[in-house]
Amino acid sequence: MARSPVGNDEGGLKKGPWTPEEDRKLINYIQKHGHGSWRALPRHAGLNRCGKSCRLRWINYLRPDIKRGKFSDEEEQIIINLHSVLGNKWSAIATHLPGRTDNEIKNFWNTHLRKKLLQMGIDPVTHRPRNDHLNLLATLQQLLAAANLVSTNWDQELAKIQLLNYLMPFNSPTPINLPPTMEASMNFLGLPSLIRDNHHHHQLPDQLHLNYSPLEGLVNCSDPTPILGNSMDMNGHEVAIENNKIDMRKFDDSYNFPSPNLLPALVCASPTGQAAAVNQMENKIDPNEISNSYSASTNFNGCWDEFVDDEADHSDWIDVLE
DNA sequence: AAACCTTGCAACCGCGAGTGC
DNA sequence: GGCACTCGCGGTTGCAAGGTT
Repeated sequence: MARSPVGNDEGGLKKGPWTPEEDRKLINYIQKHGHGSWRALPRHAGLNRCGKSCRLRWINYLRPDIKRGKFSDEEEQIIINLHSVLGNKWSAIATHLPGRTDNEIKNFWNTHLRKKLLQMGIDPVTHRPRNDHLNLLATLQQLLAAANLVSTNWDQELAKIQLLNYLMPFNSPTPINLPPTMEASMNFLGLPSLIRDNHHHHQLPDQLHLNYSPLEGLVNCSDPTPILGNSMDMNGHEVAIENNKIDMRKFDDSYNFPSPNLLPALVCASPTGQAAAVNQMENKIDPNEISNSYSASTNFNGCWDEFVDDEADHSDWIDVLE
């Protein structure tokens, strides 16, 4: 899997994939003399390549300490964590992963991790829950997945009300009111209550502990500041965050639930919530896929279909989704 | 089974930083 | 300070392989 030979450039230097013979020459030369000046290396090594190409080949492929093969879960987590702090500083990230090259990490990010985060409803640039139409879909899945998470007697109509309420702000003149406080809302949804300790902290229930920070969803999506200690909540209040505990003292009745900010973090809590209705183009939405994943992973089959069938009432936002 | 589409990734390109004269 | 040169980084390309229609 490589570029096809492009032929010689105007300087007569070869481009394209390296042959085994070229690799052998490069390895032999560097093992004997070190790379020294990359510019001078190809001439000394008998290679009809530019120094840049030699350097790239050595660093990304021929170096003896290169670790090939799939990235482990641990490596994956390290990359995600470092990327949230460093951004696209691939070489800096690579220094924390012995044997991995910046190019390899960059490719892995672009082909796997980026998509994975998108599917989780997380913006791969800011590492925060996405707050756009696409994220809405992830949120829809979360509502369903969250329901599945706790549902022994989950009421389908209630689920649909929640679903509708989340969607309605797009165009509904009469949104359904939700319980005013987050805690009450969780009760309303049948989710386990937050555990309050004697310091007025609330601990997220075990069911909602995630691989990805569950606290991400409780802060302002528009604030790009990484979460390091205190952060702002959705209403602009400072929220103290410490060891997965949230200081709830500043939460007030203006909190609504479900919130577009909270829900994305729930995606990965569900073992079935990973299937996303998001394709590679990021902006195309396939309602059939949504329907299928709902049917497969939730206990309210047909919810979407029923919803779509009732198009007369919801045509505007169905258009938005489609 | 052929055509088309998607995915994975090696390699290229352009640019900026660093260095020496 | 200005210039030339080298190196390293990040973004992008383009093709083979695999998957889907």
